Amino acid sequence: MQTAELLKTHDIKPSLTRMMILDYLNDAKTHPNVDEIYQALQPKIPTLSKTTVYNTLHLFVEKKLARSVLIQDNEQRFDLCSHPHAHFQCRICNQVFDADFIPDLDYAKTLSKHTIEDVSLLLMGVCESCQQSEESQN
Amino acid sequence: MQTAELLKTHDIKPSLTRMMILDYLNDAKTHPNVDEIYQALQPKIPTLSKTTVYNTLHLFVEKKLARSVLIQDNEQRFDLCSHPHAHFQCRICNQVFDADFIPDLDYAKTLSKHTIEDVSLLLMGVCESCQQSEESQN
DNA sequence: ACTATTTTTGAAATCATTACAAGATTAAAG
DNA sequence: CTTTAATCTTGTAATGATTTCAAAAATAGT
Repeated sequence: MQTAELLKTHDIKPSLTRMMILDYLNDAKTHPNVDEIYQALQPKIPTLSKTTVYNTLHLFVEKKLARSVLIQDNEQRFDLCSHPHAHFQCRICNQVFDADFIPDLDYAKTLSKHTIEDVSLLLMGVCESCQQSEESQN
Repeated sequence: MQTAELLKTHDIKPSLTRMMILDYLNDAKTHPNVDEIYQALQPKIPTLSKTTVYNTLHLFVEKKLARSVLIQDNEQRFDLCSHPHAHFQCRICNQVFDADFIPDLDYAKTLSKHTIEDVSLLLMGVCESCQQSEESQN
């Protein structure tokens, strides 16, 4: 779907800034944090403010277009609400990758007395490339 | 196991402060944050410093006696590494509960090219008591 | 007791995030 | 086309959790 359309279907007025942030989020595979988004777009939007990036991302989350990714870090990272998936975080390089794995939420619901609406799953360990670096050192 | 013994088996010298923090973590079912631990113990240890609470918790995590709980919040919460379990966080009252559910890690490992060492699962929704409050309002 | 090591402490620094009010832009109405 | 209202964007300042760091206190070893 076009960027503008995608925003409209989520009740968000498609301003230029919002479209560019959405595009960046869509293209970046790195689950960027606020500063990365700001640094990447600031050259193109010289007047961009970090507050705007925060505002926009919070709006996206509120309108369920994006979600914040829970990782071991003291920064918020963001992700588009495309298909449900887990994340993998490397404890060495700290990078975050998508993972094609999703727990059995229906089963979880049968176990809990609370109303489960959403799930967030983080796998942790050593990523492929850090694994190789470690091996080559031995 | 006794508190002191538990610390020793994790290579941690059982100082009084450490034992009290461990005991608190063990008794508290609320997955306390640093400030809660500090407020709870400060009356008993008048000289207690928040830095000590941070130091101690980081030591526990490093020695794999505790782990930080990943939730939607900008505070770190902590949990003893007892049996593996997931957490449930209520989006209304923000409380965190234990959940008896754990994803199939072995299956996840077969899917991933990375080395998975650990997993963190957060379920989100509305807890039992907030659910009832909502219903009684309608 | 004396010395070295470890633990604890408090103050200051850091840094991501939020609050807020004013400026800029866009849309709507006349 | 101009005016007015609503929305979007911006910069500064405040907040608040966490970290840094060096000194003080406690503990262990000789």
